[in-house]
Amino acid sequence: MTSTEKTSTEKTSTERTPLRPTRQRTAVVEAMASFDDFRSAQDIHDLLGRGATPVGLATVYRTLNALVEAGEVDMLRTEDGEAIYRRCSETHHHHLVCRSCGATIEVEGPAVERWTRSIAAEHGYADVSHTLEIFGTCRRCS
Amino acid sequence: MTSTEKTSTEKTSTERTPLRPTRQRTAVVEAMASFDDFRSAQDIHDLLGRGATPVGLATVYRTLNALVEAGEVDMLRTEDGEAIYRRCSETHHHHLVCRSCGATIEVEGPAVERWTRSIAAEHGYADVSHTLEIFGTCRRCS
DNA sequence: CGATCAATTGAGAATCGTTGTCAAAGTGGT
DNA sequence: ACCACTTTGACAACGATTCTCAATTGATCG
Ligand SMILES: [Zn+2]
Ligand SMILES: [Zn+2]
Ligand SMILES: [Zn+2]
Ligand SMILES: [Zn+2]
Repeated sequence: MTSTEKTSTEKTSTERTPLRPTRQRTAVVEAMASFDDFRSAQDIHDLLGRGATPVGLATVYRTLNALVEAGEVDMLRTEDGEAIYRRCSETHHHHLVCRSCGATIEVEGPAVERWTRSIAAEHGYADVSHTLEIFGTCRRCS
Repeated sequence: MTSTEKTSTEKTSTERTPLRPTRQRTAVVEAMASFDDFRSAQDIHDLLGRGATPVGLATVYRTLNALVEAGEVDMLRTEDGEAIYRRCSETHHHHLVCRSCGATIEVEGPAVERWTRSIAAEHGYADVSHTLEIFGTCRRCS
């Protein structure tokens, strides 16, 4: 605690996680790059288990959460509350997900973004965020 | 309401779900009518526990699920995956929820409805549904 | 009413996704 | 090599939800 300050040019308010590129973290990142749909932490753990670099389940969760925090991965919840993850573009977007095969398309809707902000403002709600997902059956699954 | 449309082709009265109006079921329904924000099953169970008609936790869950199924109650998930419930109007709508006190306002957005449908159609996704919630800090909590 | 029988209830056990614990191993800087 | 700090992972702990199943309730019919 005494000399946690490194050089003078350091963090101000938000304590940034160093996030060292360890073997298991890169393994998770690579795993995330190897598929295109949303998958559970368990799934990803299994995927790694079969590969050449097994990673402990707890570490998978930790890394996934860090990636979500960093905005490199999107997380959403299935109807029954399970968290599922997907590597996504860093800009704000939403998802069109096939209810059957999981095929996912990123979508953007400036009008919706505008609408949510105005609705919130209209009712005096500040610090606004939102969640929006679209589900359907993709062409191949129909 | 979120989720899928239900087929209206039902049998007359022989099979199907009887759904008897028991003491505990009406207790849950009344409890749901007594507040205006989203609450967890546990909260509702506690609420009933303090009242004159305690209802078992399992029954609270069962009844809540039935009500959600019937479209009389909306369920959504907190960031950490917990299910929370609220008695809502039966027409399709979304929610503006205070992240701090839970104060909820039902909102409608025909434009958004149209947009989700067109996006889905554009990509060949059929049988479309969607989820959309807006979170913020209400005036009193700011 | 009183029997009958399926629906319902609830206490506790069982599930299961997720997070916490903590000793051991790894990393970077000196 | 030495040290201080991360990171890891096996496993325990947790919490929300569901399951089990014996006991209770409620509707129906004679
Ligand atoms: Zn995404
Ligand atoms: Zn958006
Ligand atoms: Zn609602
Ligand atoms: Zn809608």
